[in-house]
Amino acid sequence: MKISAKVDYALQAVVEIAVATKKDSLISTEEIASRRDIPEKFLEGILTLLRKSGVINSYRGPSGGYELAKKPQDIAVADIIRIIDGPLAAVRGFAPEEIEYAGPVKHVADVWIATRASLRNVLENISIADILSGDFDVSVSKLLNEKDARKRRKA
Amino acid sequence: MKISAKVDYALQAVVEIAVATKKDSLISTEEIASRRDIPEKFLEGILTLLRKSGVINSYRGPSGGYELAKKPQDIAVADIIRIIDGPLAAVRGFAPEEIEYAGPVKHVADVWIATRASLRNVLENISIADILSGDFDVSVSKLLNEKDARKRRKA
DNA sequence: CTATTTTCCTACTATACTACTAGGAATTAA
DNA sequence: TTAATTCCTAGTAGTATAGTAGGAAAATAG
Repeated sequence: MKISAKVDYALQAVVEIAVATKKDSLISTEEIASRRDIPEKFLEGILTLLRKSGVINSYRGPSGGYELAKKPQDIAVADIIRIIDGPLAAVRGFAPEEIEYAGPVKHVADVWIATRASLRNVLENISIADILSGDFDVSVSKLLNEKDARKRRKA
Repeated sequence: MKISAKVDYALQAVVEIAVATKKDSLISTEEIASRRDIPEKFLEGILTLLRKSGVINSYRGPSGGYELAKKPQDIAVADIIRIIDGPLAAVRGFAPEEIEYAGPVKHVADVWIATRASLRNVLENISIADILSGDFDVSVSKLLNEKDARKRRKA
């Protein structure tokens, strides 16, 4: 269950682009890369994916750069993850319901279904606007306020 | 956010072992492998990890095999994932709170914290006993009964 | 005591993925 | 025309995933 560097970078990049767009300006790859300490050429590839999926628009030439193609409240974290990394939760590369669990292990399917549902509830419910404001949906705030939410679990 | 073959196999194996233990008998690697269609030698490595972590006991020789070392209700899915794959949610290999998100991206940290909290809520709350009975905690049942929980999301 | 069945242990392999890097072509603005 | 930008193709090193192979150690049944 790892969150890749690519997804983390993508999310940070989209937030930086959102900030620029709010000021009616464009932001370049180099600017994002240096602000967020992301390898520039690596970031380039990420921005290409976001553009091809219609999350951002791009303009070339001097004073070119990127802007958001949608309203910040209409871009969910889940969207970005799916664009960059594919499905939110895949078991051995398959969707949970595609695997056959026969006999006593039948309900193992439910474990992965519930896992996916839970990820959806969080990630579909956080938008770029929420990240900008820090003002999250109640369901998300509840998670953040849980005891030890910000602590690593003992092995 | 992929669930590895290893974790999926491990969970299935533990369930099969739980079934055997309930009948006061041992089950061999070969038996599990053939029942659940898991490569035998690959499964061997998985069972070694589970044994070293104290989830199962092993006995050698003819009529040897594995049994659960704990009660099924005391083994959570989260435990198995941590044994096999490491932390439930790691961002670029780090725990969410270890990464510095400065300036406007500050709240990106909260996204990953909430993601981890949400995974914990599901995976700490499903035990092997629950998988055997199919009778899950209310919080988990709620997730399973959500609309489209068993359907893939459109890209 | 021997044959057999099992776990246990070390090592190896092929493939894919992750996280990058390099070089230059196309576009646009000053 | 120059410089700044995105766009496009093609790499590469390292790590992780999903296995395989071969045999040693232990236990049981005969």
